[in-house]
Amino acid sequence: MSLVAGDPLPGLRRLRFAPSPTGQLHIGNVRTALLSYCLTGTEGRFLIRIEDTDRERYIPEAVSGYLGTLAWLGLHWDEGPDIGGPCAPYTESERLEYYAEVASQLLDVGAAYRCFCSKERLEELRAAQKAAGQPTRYDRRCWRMTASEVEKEVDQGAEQVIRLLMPEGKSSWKDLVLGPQEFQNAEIDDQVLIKSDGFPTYHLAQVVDDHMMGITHVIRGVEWVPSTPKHLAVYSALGWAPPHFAHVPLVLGADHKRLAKRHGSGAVADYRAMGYLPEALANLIAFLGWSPGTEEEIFTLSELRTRMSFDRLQASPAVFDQQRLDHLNGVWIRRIPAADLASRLREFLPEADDPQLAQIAAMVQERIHRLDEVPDLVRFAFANPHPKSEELTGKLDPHIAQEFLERASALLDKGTGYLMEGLKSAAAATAPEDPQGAKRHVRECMQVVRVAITGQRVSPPLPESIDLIGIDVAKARLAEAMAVIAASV
RNA sequence: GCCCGCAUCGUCUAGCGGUCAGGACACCACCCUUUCAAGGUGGUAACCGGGGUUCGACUCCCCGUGCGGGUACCA
Repeated sequence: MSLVAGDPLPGLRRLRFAPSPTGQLHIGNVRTALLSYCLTGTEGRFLIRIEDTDRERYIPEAVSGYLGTLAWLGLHWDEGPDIGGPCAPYTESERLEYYAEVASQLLDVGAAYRCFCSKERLEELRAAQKAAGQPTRYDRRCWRMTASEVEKEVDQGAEQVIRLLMPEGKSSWKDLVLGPQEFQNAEIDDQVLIKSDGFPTYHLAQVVDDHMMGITHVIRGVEWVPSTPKHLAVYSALGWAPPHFAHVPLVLGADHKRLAKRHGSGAVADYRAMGYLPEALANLIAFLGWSPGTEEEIFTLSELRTRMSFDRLQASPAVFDQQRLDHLNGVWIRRIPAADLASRLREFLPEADDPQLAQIAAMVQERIHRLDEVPDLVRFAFANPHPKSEELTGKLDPHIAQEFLERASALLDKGTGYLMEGLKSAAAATAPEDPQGAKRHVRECMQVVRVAITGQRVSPPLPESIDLIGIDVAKARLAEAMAVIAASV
């Protein structure tokens, strides 16, 4: 086995997204993934790695869900657990031997030590330190054990972990987002690298894998800033060159708290179900902490990939605004071809056939913000609405409504082409003198027909709606409406 | 408690010593209009506070405040 850095394409950027399969991909995760994907650029390689080293929180089904979400967003990867690649395997639980090997190297050079302390002792230690107002850190008791004492413990099969011996001095790096960072190593705990179950912690696995996979830039959330010195210590002890680090700020909810489940649906899969387009979501997420520096605001993923750069990444946290997402989604719905919209509508309208989908797409494209608005908007096409008399007439005199419906039915004999003009002049003929009243009267008349046809006061335009259900059905609905009104007079 | 970071309209942001502090979402008004949208025009709305540095600070420095992150055999 070799621990040489995998760098199959020297000089090119290699970025990774390395989620932990513990649930569902949330906006925050996906933001990191999107930034990594975009900052990989068109020349580099983007890879996915599964960090499944926490066996207690591990959810096996999560992996395929993650990959599905990433693919839906269009974040295509060049190497990953499903497609393999030169640095396979891309799942950490399958790379245990590497971590064990590195851990023993660290032990050999004295950069790490075995620790046999029980969890109870560690808890007591922490509690005491906290009570004394001290930072909570491991007291290195096991580090002071002699070789023979350690040997004895090992021989007895005592439960052990391997801890990093945090070196003296300072750790510093030039963060691509936050700028120069410096920490006093004395303030940093001796991190556990190998847990008692033999699995590595993130801190070891991540360093080993990023090195072996030739990762050039690590993009992660700011919650990792305080542990970066630990990672730097491991790189240094092994004589490995660390990658560039870019710590991006958290995504916040409307209450300015870290975006989480309590904000409703933070899971990306839920946004898909609500009828948001991946284009819109990616567009919005990209602007959380980044902007092109111009007044452009609509970008495709591939445009983002060519335009995005580290130096325009912002260090301040951003609030995820669903109203803005609604707007952007409307923009994107209007931007894609109607045929494309039709096929995306399919999962929201399983009862519609392809020709219907095409008609529906054309008539809703300009008026929706989310795909899930469509079923309500076109419900009339799949079920007879049977509106009640008062819903039909509204504020209109029933006799006038009646007459108007009759007129509409007659006009339909000639198709829907001249329907609106005919209706308008018919309505105008019975309108009162004053201009305001006339306007209202015409509107009310039109509404009678709309309700008769669709059962709704808000619907897509009438001619298209009628074309969707067919003239015969429309005429039947008009006849029914007239009968309903007649019965109630 | 200790360590670290952040701070421009309600929100996303532009700004990188001299601007009427720009754009977008949302909101309001008007126009267009068969409803709802879309579109058009206009409007309300911001540099957290205090000290410096400077001829001049939203921009640079310090302090305060607020918000956030970390402080695990979780990532």
